[in-house]
Amino acid sequence: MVKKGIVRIKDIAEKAGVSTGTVDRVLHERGRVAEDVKQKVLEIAQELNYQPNMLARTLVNNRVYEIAALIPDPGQDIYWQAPKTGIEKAQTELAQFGVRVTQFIFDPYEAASFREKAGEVVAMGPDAILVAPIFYRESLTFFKKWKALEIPFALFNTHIPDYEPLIYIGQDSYQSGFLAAKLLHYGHPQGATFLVAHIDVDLSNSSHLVNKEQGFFDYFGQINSETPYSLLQADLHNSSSAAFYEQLDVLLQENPGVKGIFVTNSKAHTVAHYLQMRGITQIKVVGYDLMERNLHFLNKGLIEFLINQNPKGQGYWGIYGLADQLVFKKKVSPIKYLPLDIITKENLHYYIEADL
Amino acid sequence: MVKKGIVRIKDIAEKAGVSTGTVDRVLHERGRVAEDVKQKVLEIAQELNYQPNMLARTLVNNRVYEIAALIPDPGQDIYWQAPKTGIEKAQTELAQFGVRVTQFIFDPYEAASFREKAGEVVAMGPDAILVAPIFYRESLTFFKKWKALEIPFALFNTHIPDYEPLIYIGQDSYQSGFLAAKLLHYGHPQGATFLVAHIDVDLSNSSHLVNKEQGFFDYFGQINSETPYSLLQADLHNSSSAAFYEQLDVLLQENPGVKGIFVTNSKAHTVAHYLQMRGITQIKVVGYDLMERNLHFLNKGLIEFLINQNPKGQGYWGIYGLADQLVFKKKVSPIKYLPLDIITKENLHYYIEADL
DNA sequence: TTGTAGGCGTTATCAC
DNA sequence: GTGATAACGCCTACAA
Repeated sequence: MVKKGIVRIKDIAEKAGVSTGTVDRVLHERGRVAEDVKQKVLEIAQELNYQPNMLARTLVNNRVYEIAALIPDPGQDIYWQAPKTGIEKAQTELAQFGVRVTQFIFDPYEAASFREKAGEVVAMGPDAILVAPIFYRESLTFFKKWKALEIPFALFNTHIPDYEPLIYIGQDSYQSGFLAAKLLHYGHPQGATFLVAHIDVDLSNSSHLVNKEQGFFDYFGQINSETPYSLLQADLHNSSSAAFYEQLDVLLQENPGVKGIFVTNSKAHTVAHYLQMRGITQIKVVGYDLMERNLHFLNKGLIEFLINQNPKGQGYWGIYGLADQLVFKKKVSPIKYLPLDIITKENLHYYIEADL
Repeated sequence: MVKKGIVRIKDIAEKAGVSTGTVDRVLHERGRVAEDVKQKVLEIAQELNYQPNMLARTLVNNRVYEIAALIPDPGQDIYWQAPKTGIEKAQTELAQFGVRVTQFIFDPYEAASFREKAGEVVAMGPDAILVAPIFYRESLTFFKKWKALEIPFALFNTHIPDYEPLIYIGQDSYQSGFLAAKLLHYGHPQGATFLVAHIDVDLSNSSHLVNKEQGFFDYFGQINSETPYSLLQADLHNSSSAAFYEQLDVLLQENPGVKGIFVTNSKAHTVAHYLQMRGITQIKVVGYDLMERNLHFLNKGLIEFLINQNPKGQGYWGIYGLADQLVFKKKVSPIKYLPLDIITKENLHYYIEADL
């Protein structure tokens, strides 16, 4: 009550004529308190507007919380470096609160690898799990297990609402496709042909890419335009440059009206590279993610816009959300949609500098 | 060294064969320590990678820090509600760390009001000051005073580098104008006339608006386009709708090629309203800030893009930056440029939902 | 059912 | 110069 005007447990205790231990038991509902005392304490706490001091609470609680991070190997696909960095940033900040993060790295191109590492996670028995569930079918199996074991888990990058994850951190895929469509449309108000390109993916096991495509198509379904827009879809593979070029050559030859390409993952740079090689300048590219190779072509003007998924932030907030739950006992909202940041050459700088 | 693997002062003390008091004196450079002991302690701290526990530090230090927030009245211009909200959010979060924020609200249209409130701030003698220095000349006077009194101050919204503020939080005005130009250019690759509109401002005392205009002009200076772009500038006043409409009528009549309007502050809605009344649809509007009236026209398609200045975040980070300095003794970087968020109807949702 | 003592990591104050 | 010790607010034992 005195300095700072902060109400402490001790203040409540004094006013109620009991000890701090009793107040603590009431506040934490640990039982073993006479009913009338309990009511009195609660009343006074209310009246004094008691707010627990999180600093003191965290300081005294020296439990160690083990969090398992089940994430794809950045060595296989550099995109995954960013979430990994975000996870490690959160890890550093939270170390003094007793949060320990163990990484389990799987091959993003091998479902078997995912199964194996997810098995290791179960064997370890962590207090919570953060996972990028990029394999839909395989993920479901493990979600079921974790649910049975009552291990809370958070998802990032890909949302799979089955089995109710504690948190999802990432973007609304559908809406991001919708946005990409708007950006291409705005640059070509007079009608055009646009291509949706999936590159190096198993579409049947990647629901979020399908959602992006759906959003893209739906955008053009809902505009009322005098002029016509036609839309194409293609599933491309970049294993060899030559074959990749040929696929695009054929596509563009058969559809000379293509004015824009929407790449549904972080591989926009492959298309940009193709356009550069072929000397094509009138096709606008919209893609995802601020990776080195994409930025190169963004700055050269061969990619027009990138939608930032804030992958570093996804990892960071994923760990942080779990810690909020475990350590700080905060209630966390089950979905944290990160903004669909529109990045172009002129505002890029502030996003790569950003802390998260 | 034991549990949690966290290094404490006590661990350093044991390893160095001294007491915690001595280690503390070394770490805080309070002197009264033998040179050889000092070196040894520093060495060990380095080796063990000692990180002070901010919780314990803050807990023990129960000082109250008074921060004065000198901000414009949201009642006069609703734009200022957002920073105010951000300030209050930071205030709530930081209350338990002994941070107290007192607001001093001035009339954004009356320099005299600013002087008066700034005087009250000085009289109060706070530990730090957060200010939106929208009046250039008047601000300088007070910066000088605060500097003499050694009161650290942070700026937001408008950057005035004279007298070295501790922090500036806000955007790069020049670059935001540059970005606005890009957005209009992208929508009209075939050449057009664009108008830069300043609405209801005293341009001579608002350097950041001049910077925006400069960025806009410079963008078109650096593109190499076959087709010509012509640029206009206008200083408009919205005190009466009729007069405002007439100014625009004349402008657009004299310049029938106008295809886009860049409004340099949060008043884009006034232009959108005009366009709606006149039934003009082929002019694209780019403006600033996610205010209710702007959002209305963004959703109707009468404003194409808004650049978000994240005003809530400016207030929030402003207070937080000062607290980092005062309470947590962190070193803070003198400039925190917030990203130039590009907002359009399709990604708006995630920005208004955002926490800050 | 209740009260008390000790400790979390850091800092400030004393006595030596 | 140095080391012990008492706080800060909370929680967990254990004692009563």
